[in-house]
Amino acid sequence: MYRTHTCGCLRAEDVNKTVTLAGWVQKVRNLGAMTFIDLRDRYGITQIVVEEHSSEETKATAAQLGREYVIQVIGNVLERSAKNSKMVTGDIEVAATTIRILNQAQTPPFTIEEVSDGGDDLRMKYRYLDLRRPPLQRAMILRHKMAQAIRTFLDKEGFLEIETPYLIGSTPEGARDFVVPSRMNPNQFYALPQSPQTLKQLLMVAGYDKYFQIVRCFRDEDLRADRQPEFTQIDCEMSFVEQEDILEVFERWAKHMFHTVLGMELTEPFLRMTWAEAMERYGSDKPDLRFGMEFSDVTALAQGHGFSVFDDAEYVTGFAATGCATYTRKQIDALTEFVKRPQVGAKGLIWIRMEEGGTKSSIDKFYTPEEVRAMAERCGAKTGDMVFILCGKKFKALTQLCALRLEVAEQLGLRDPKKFAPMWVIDFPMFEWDEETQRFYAMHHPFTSPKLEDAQYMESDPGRVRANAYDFVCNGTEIGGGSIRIHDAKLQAQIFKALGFTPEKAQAQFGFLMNAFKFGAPPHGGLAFGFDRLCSLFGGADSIRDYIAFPKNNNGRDVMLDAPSLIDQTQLDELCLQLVKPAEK
RNA sequence: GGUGCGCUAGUUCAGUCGGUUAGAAUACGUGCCUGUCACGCACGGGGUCAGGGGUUCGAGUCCCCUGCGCACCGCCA
Repeated sequence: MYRTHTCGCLRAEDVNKTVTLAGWVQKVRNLGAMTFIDLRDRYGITQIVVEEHSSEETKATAAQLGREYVIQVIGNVLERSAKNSKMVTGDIEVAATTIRILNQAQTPPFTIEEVSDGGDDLRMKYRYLDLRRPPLQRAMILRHKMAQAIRTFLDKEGFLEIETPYLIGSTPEGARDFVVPSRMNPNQFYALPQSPQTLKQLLMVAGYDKYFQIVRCFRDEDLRADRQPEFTQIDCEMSFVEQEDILEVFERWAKHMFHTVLGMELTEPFLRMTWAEAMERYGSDKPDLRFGMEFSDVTALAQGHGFSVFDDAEYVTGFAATGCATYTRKQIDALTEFVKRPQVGAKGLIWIRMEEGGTKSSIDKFYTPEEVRAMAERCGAKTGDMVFILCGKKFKALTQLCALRLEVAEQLGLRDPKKFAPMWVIDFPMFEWDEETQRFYAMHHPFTSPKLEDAQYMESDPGRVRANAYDFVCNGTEIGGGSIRIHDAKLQAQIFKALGFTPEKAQAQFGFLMNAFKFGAPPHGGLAFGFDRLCSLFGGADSIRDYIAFPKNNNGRDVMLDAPSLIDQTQLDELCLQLVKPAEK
């Protein structure tokens, strides 16, 4: 037996017990006649002591130990003469009678402690060492607990966890696919699923009316702090349901998660906001509702006073930054620079300072003090606030102001990771116009059903058609989304037509689904949550990488495995593949 | 595809206006030390200043190219 206890479990009541521990040497403190060893496993740290009167052999072994040596210690639990209140095991120590080196270790490239001295890149290369650190262990444990909580809830609700294949066919719509060449079918490729969307719909046709899966999905797009090429979805689908049924189940599910994982009781119903409202009030389809600073339309008040910047704009919108009247010229200039950065793209920033005696603004030459005050008050500004106004094309101005709102909130410390503001955004538009390719794309995906009352605009004004689609949003992040699907082959064909598919192309790519719909498809719908994002939300981190055991770096590389990499010529030959120099691409 | 920031000891970083032998902390090694827990003290080893090119009497420092990393925009139905 390698151990009788873990390194985190011994307490004062265990004094006088003879125990065997095994773990990694975190640190050795040699004081001459006596040596202290911090022994670590994933349960904690226990101090081992080697004393003057210990056997010569034990002392000799202790002298050989280095960081991260794997050792086994047999010894007696003692009450410490000098207790350490910072450690849960700080009242005791284990006096070693025998130390056995189970494995030696090279000096690690960074310190494996609560706070490491290593940089991101290095820690990623030696991820298995970084994972020994308590913060990473807490992240892995959180993820495990969440997965358990998900399964417990959905199982109780009657959902079945059914696996779907990873090797499926490619569909060029949407994100780029990762493809896998087929040896047995030369020149043909599988694709890894971007999501099991069509497969779960087929499960509905098959009669499994409540399905879920915690499933890996793959998208060959550029990475971000919250985007990995392979990520995990909590994928759910239900039959014989309307939007309301789905929102009801998954609102209870979300509350269950907050309760079990964070111990938070959310009793109020989640706020619901239409997409149009979210855009006008927050300039985003995923508003951060942890704080106010809502937008107001001041177009009517701003125009017609000879200020051409506003007069020439389609839309003028602003918000009151709470308590920011004290901002200095330098701070305002910095925010102006912020909105003028190419990533935001505004031309300039108008401000109104709400002081005790009156207003002061960057547009005082063009408006009377009453007119300025009217605009500020329309934005809900009070004395002590600073109003920021942007103008331009409606949705451009709104999204630019959204970037500013989040920046100001960040500076004011309002984006508190311990606070949660969950909500539903509903009534998304069905289609999104793409300037580049001059065609409509499905905003959610092409299996989403349109709202019945908007179906009349399908041909004449597709941009006006709303979908039965909804997102679960928390703290400015899209955590999940879904829709009521189309279950009618004819309607599905009509949507493909609106998206510019020829009947032949639609048949070639999605024939399997439309054919299935001819065999008695039930009304159905569902949604999927980003599991990694949910973990980082609950864990209070910005990056999902901390919650993935072996993540990819910014360039989609696994620096630990050094993947992707070249393959043998034999493998290439078997797959009928030929390499091309990058320059010839 | 694009923008910004970064790359100096095992690690995290400093390095002034371009000027002698590139520093600190930590880690590592050796010695001393009986209550440490960020142990302490002393000594020691450790550098392709990311790579290449250029400017200059002289480049870690200035310029150009390439690579790598991080964040973001595009992209992510």
